[in-house]
Amino acid sequence: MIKITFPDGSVREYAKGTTAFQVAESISPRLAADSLAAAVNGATVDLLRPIEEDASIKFYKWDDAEGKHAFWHTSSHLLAEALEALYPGIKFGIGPAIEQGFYYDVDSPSPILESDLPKIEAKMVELARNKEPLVRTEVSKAEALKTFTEKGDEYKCELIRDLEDGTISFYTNGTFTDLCRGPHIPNTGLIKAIKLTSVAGAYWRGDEHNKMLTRIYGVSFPKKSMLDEYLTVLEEAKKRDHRKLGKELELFTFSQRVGAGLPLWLPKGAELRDRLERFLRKIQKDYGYQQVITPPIGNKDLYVTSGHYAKYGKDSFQPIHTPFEGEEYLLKPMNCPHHCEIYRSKPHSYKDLPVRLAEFGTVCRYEQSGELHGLTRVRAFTQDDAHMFVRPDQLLEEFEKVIDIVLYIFKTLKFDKYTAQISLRDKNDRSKYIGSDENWEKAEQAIIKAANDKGLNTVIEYGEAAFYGPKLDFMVKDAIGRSWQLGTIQVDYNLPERFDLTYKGADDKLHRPIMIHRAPFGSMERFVAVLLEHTAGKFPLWLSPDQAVVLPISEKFNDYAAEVAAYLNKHDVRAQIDDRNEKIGRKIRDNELKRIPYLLIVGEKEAAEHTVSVRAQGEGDKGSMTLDAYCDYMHALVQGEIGAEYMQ
RNA sequence: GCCGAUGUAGCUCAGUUGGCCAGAGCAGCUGAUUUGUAAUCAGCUGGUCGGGGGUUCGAAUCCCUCCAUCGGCUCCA
Repeated sequence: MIKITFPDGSVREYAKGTTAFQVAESISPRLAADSLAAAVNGATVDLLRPIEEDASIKFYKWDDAEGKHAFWHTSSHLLAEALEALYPGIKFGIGPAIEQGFYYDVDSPSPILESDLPKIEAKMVELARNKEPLVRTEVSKAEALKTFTEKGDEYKCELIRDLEDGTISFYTNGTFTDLCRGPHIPNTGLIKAIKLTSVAGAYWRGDEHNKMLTRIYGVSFPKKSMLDEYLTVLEEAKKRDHRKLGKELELFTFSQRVGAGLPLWLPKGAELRDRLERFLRKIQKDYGYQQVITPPIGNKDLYVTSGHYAKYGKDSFQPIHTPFEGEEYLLKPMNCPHHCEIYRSKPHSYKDLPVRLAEFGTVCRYEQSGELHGLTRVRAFTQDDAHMFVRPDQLLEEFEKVIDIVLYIFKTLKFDKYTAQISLRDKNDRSKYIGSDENWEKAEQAIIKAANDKGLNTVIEYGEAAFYGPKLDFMVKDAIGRSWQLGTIQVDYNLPERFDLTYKGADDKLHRPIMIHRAPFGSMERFVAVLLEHTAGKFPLWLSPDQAVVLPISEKFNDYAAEVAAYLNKHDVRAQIDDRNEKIGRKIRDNELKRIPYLLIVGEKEAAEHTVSVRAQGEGDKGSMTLDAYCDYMHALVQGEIGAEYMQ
């Protein structure tokens, strides 16, 4: 007999070799039905794995990440089984569970198109009905290789060669056997709803020099209603797509003639962006930043000096040659080298530091054509950039001040859920990085301490640092739960060295400042995109390009409407008039769809009483107000949203 | 850049296997209507069917090529 300990501390005895599933059944049929995998002594295993000795046990259900993972992983085996049945001779790469579903990479003798997905889905459903168990067999490396060599599956053979003998297992569902370490759900019958979402190319092992395989993505659920819910969320995400909203709200556009990835900001978009810039500029002024302006191009030597050319030269727009002087210029791919030269333009004393140089600097990077995406990935964009030149003893404090700015911005724009990622060096490969070990160590410790001091919820990623220094990136969750990377703060020991930046210390000797790069928004383009998707186009009042539209009931009241609009604009409420010859219902509908925060309806009554009838976006009629009362109301709202200190 | 898909009016989309002058709704313009909280009615304008080349008596439709967009991969200073 063996003793099994449950999460509540209770202990029961079972025969040796009892499976986790049988243990669950002994507790309740319900538990057995809901469980997808189990943790035995902390290791996630199949429910069908026999337990051979005393152990603690915990059951994973759908709501546990481990449960979902086993479910989707099993779904990818089901997908593979269906594919093998439909496409004889197909070869398999890998088929893991991912954050939202699963995929399988395959090398198919005949192409698999998006239009084939329903057929594959139907086959999966058919196979799932057989309730095939996932049967585990442990095999030797030689056996494993033999099996897949006979099958002609070179990708699996390659994977097996990298595995250690004695750790290899197969899983079989129906006619399909896969190299797999598990864990899986007990049988495919638990998979009740399947949706194959897309087919795409993917390099074998993620290396662009390898063959490109076909990747089939899907999601699956234990209940049909969950799939419906998932599809509803997808619909919602589609509605919020910043590319669609940007077009509908006339914020920005692209032109094939101007070029791919080169956004054109329309008047309303420019207004919005300008407001964001003014907001940040004001905060930065409070924190002692100085605005600078640098040109859109720079001599290639500048970037050779900075080291960027060696590393990113081929990802820049290629050098512009001047035929007479024989010089080469680059479209500015980053602002830092320019700011270094500004720092160098005069000698500095330790008393001057920190020097904080800020610029909304437009940079150009030649992103691969396939990478371009709306406003989130473009070839010309404006960084809300700043560089701080600090003494070593100021590094920590300065870093923490930047975190304060970022958090203030998140709070103001209602990004309530965020985490921070600390990116450090790859411990095993230090050749990728510039700078001394000692300096890196100091910078990494400073970032970790600053993040802790500010109580950030952080994860540490090794190998994700920039080549010149470690960094702290902020990830926010938007209103429908998707994660976006926004602000970034980076320590740099490299550029001060390369540009030979110095300051005179109290000891009358020259010292090297440390540089901090930071961009709380990341870039204006990306930030506006994220803000659009976060708010679904319903911007906070202070950012909204139009805060109110005056709607006359009929043309008779156009004059009064114009008077109202003029009054509001004079009192800092941004108002337009909709004096089209349309019925009031029509005007309301059109302006609601444009996400105008307030609609002010004026007719005979309002003109006589000198009032407006206020209708709030998405809320409906709020009754009538005098013009002064409405202005006061708007000012109070706006002040509450951004804090009175940052009102213009 | 790579794999796959797509590109028809300002926008959203129809246009069977190649065959009269390429269609609709919305937007725009003109007129009627003078409107009270999410679409008033009528008429009109608007397209080198992404660009270029080819096949054909004939191409939005078939082929080649370039461009752009979409879903991924790789990349992201």
